[in-house]
Amino acid sequence: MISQTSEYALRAVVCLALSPEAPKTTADIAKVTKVPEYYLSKVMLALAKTEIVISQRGLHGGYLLAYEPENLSLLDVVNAVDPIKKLESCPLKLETHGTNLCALHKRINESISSVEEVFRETTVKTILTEPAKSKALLESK
Amino acid sequence: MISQTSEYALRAVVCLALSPEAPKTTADIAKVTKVPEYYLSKVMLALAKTEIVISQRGLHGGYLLAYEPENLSLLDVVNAVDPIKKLESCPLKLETHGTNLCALHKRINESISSVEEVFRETTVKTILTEPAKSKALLESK
DNA sequence: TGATAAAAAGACCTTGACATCTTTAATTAA
DNA sequence: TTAATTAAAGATGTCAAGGTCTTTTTATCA
Repeated sequence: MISQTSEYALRAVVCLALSPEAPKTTADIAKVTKVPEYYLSKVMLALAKTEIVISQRGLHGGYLLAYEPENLSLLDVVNAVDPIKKLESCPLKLETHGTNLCALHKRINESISSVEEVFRETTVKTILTEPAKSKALLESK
Repeated sequence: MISQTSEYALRAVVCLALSPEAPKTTADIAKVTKVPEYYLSKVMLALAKTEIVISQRGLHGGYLLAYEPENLSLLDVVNAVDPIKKLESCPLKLETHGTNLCALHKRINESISSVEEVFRETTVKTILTEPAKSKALLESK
């Protein structure tokens, strides 16, 4: 439904939000999030390019979150690495449909919108503070 | 979001529902739905195995819908070819999470549920009868 | 019963997502 | 100013989804 890459990006962002004091390296993040380290570096690159995170090379470098957790939605993160896009026109390219979607494609769009909505409504802060039986990324509740 | 294969299956089922009198061949369906014919045969096989459609070999054979359109939801179709599955346990395999999902994975599950919901609520009949600016699979509204 | 038509089965091929590794550029600090 | 550390860049590998084609089996009908 949501791509593996998006899930990885969400984990990484939550990881950065957990300890905002100092930059975290790819290796640090990979360890906490259990994302394959080399692949994570690609994901972090995408997050840096879209300015969700700030990157710093060299000794004591790493990544910092570019936003306060309450100002960053999960949708922002997902869209940075794997944009959610709705159907804009008939996938069958039917002449008379064009931008007027039929009932089937409207429903498909609705399903996409509903996903978008869940992620739009949720901020990174929510993930950190929402009471739950377990804490995001952390062992031992 | 939803797989290409699922979309193809939905188109095929709608196509069958449009003219329920006689069986339709893969070639017939492919023409109307604009799904690659050879690939469609795989999709139809899955729909036949899950008894969404009834297949008939030989001359004048083809596929028939096994349900009345009002008794078949889009979710039934999607689940037949590419089942929607929620997270059952922590993808990070954190010991203390187990089946108690954290806020992040709960949200991801919510998004999956919301997609499920849209497809569960919609029947094939709805697609056929819902007023819209264009008719599913048909040129000329 | 032979010819034809159709799905089923299964052998490939292609492409993109995911993943790994190496090399280069930037930064820091001794 | 050199060594160490880190992200960026980019080359390469793997695998599953999507796609194509051929052969086999089942059914119909003349």
